[in-house]
Amino acid sequence: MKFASSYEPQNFETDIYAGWEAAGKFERIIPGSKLALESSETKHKRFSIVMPPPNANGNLHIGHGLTVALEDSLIRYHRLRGESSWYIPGADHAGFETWVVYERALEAEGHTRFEFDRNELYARVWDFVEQNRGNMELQLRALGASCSWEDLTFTLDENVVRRVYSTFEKMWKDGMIYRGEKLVNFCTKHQTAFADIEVEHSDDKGHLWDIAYELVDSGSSSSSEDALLSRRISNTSPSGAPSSSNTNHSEPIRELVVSTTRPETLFGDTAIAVNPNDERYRHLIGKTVKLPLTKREIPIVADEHADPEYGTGAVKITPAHDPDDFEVGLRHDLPRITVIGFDGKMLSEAGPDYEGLSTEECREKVLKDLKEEGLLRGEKEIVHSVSHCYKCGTVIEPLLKEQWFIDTEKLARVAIEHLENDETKFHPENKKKVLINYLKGLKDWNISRQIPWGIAIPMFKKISEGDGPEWVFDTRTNLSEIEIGGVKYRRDEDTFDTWFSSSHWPIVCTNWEEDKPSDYYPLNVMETGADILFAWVARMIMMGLYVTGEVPFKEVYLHGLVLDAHGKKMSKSKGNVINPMDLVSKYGSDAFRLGILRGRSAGMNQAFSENSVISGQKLCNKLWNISRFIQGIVDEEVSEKGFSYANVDVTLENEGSAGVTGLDSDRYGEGSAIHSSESDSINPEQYQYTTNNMGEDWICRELNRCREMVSQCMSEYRFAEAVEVLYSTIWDKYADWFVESQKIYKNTSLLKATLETILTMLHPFAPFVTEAIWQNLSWTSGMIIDAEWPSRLEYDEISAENFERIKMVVSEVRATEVALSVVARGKKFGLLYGDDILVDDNTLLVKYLSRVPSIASTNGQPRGLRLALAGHELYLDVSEDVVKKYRDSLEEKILAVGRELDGLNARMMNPAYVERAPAELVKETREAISEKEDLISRLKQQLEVI
RNA sequence: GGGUGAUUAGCUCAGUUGGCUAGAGCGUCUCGUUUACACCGAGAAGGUCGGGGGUUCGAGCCCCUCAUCACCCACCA
Repeated sequence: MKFASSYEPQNFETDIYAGWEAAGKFERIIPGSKLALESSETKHKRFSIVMPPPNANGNLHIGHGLTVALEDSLIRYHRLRGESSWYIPGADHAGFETWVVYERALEAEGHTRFEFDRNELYARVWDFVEQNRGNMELQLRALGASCSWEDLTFTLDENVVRRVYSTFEKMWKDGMIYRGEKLVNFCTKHQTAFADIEVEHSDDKGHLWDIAYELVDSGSSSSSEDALLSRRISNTSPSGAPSSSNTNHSEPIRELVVSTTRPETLFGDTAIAVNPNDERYRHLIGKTVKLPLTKREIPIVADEHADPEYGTGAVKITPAHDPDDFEVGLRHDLPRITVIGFDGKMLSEAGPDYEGLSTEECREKVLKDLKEEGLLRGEKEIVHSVSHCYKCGTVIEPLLKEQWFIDTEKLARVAIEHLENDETKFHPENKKKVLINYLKGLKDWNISRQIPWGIAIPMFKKISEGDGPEWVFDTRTNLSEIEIGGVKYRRDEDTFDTWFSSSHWPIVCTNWEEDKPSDYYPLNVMETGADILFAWVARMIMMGLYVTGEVPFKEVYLHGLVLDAHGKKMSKSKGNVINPMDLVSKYGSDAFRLGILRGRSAGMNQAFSENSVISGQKLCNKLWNISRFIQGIVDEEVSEKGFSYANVDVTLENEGSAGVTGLDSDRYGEGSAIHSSESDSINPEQYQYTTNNMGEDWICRELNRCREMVSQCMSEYRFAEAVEVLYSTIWDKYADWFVESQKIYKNTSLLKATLETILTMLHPFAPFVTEAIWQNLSWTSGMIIDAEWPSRLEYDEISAENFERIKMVVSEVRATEVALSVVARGKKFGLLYGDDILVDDNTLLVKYLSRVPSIASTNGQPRGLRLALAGHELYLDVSEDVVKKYRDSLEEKILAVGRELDGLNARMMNPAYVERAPAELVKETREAISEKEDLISRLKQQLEVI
């Protein structure tokens, strides 16, 4: 194969992925097969991770792109490390989401859900999902997700349902499930209840109305004092502060004014509450008032819920339509009168004038009628938090409904215990605290949903006479009615909250069973969005512990939201949504992955722009061209020497200097053994290399450092930093210095070894380009996906350090040349060296890298411009008039060095520093001072000469 | 009301036991087609690390405080 002059991802990605998949490279390695061949050290190591299942019939969004970039990098990294790695993909039936989409389609056809029964609807949605399924799986492939497709789990798969039923049954038997009539968050548009966590709150404008409730005259207590008091109460300002005047009216008004934002619910009022410590009202406790617009009488009760500071301090209690009032109702044993139906319309309890009106219409009418009767006493605009359906924005109506609840007390307590015991590590760490805090205040969990698309709740209610419990558990949910011992039962029509089934995800994906626990459970890592910490992570932990007794994962990595380039949330309405697939087809999958990982840290919502993807694209192209160049050298050598690369005798390249030989026998042995028969042709000897010059030792050291840093970063889940290190190593070190220097010294064995090293290290992040190159190189075989993570490269430390010094020399020469070219109109100057062994020994290299036209010894007669380098005697062969023009820059340079020197001196002048700072640091400071002083004095000399 | 995070170069972000001249990508400017790459190379400019105080020989980093922004939870008659 031949390398084109640039990398075109479109030409490779599809075929490469198909190649991996066909070769079974993503499959979990079953202990006893491939792993059995591994050394004992890696034999028992495994790495498992599950994919948060994307919506089966949807498309991937930018968040999925990030998810795959993170998870696939992890899995590929661990696969390269020889661990038995298993990336388990999934697909979500996405109960509510899909249902909303389906119902919309149904409505577009002119139908409604009410035309069909539950079973019919379920079947119809199933078909709908099947028809639309597949996109996201193709998209995951395009992103390079190396997941084990044969293990894909759909959230409605038989084993998932079986597990969910088994947990439900266990909880039912353990008394942790109960049926209760409570206020649930109900969306009247979608006709379903939601858990608290699914409800969105927003600060909305609203009104606070003051409404007068007539006090019922109880005769004996109607003293003048009472009359006076109630008079005063009615005159309180909206803020609740009693007005000081108007106390001498002859006609006392006997009423109690309450403040409310929802006048339409007054038909459901069953009490008025006042604070027991509120002296204004204390004497009224136990009396009754008349509900306006109706004749019904309700009591005045004392309850802490009433805040004397808010409104008038008296609050109407509507237990059937307000969560707080519900609680008050419980405390005072108040009746619950439901006046709003599940369709959001007023019921007959509201009276004939109001029945059938929407809540908004009813509110208007009630206000109008109250006004007419003179009972409306105040209106104030306020901003208050209102619950909305997170899908359609409809105001959530708290409605009484019988639902299945999970008593979360024990689940949360156990979860907290294990979390505090540090059994799961969090990235970022603080999320653990946040989670514990959440669990401590967790309320019982409503798991009933009135959506046909989901797992049917396996509970049947008695509908015939006979002995038997009111509710029985039974898994025959395909039947609407069952008969047990002659008693008929009818299935509850509701389905489970999807989070109830998803909380079993690590258990079901790893095929964990009571009698046969999975080797891959608990998962090594759970990677998901920080936004579903409570909804999903918390529930997986509780359920994992409840079912298996073990935490479901050892570590949690939470990613934040991907924001647009300006740090704003992406949304369709803003039109700033970025489609990951657009970027993949434009720049390539690797570029997208590198781009989205860049500058991203755990748990943070961070901006993302096309620019970072472009920079990823450039890295891929750079790597491609590095490889192209190296392949060129290898080809050249083969044609020159006339024998094939496989027979190269590397000792030929060892030309005298004290080189170091690095051979890692199992580096290419075991790894290639998995490759298939092709690997038989590999002769491990050919990968021996010898370092023959400083640059070669140096790159070995830098690659070792890079490898260690990347390993460290991966073990700490610092993906962005790993990418950063690789980026700078490949570009700034490997390409800019090592490859450049190899244009003079062609060490093919080392070029091959080091190229393979960088390709392998980058492979987890940029799987396609590294594989494309690997398969395009003449000497590699098999696939890089199952190469081995590089091991240490041998090198000579002193030699490597010397190259670092040569780099500094070259950089200074280059910078000075550029600065001079400004005053000398683009002229280039030769380099002269005095007493400088390092440069003397490497004239060819220095000349080449610094691009000077010539390099020569001063022969003891220095001339031209001395370079500002401590420890080196180097000059640029510049005529005096040019040096004079350069004078300003020289003075600037002296000043700059002088400032540095001042700083260092100030430090040494501080006796406490010398005394308390580490000796080594102090020594370094001293050396730096003498170096700088030396430099300054020599630069000054030069200035004097001018 | 409770909690969490953020504030570093024009933009987006790194900066992990406190240590030498605070980094990167993109952008800007100068120069350059040197045989892998113009998706390139060489170089440069640009930061009193949100304000104030403290601890320390030494603070972007630790402590206190204030400010601004974002998010989460609870409440809101």
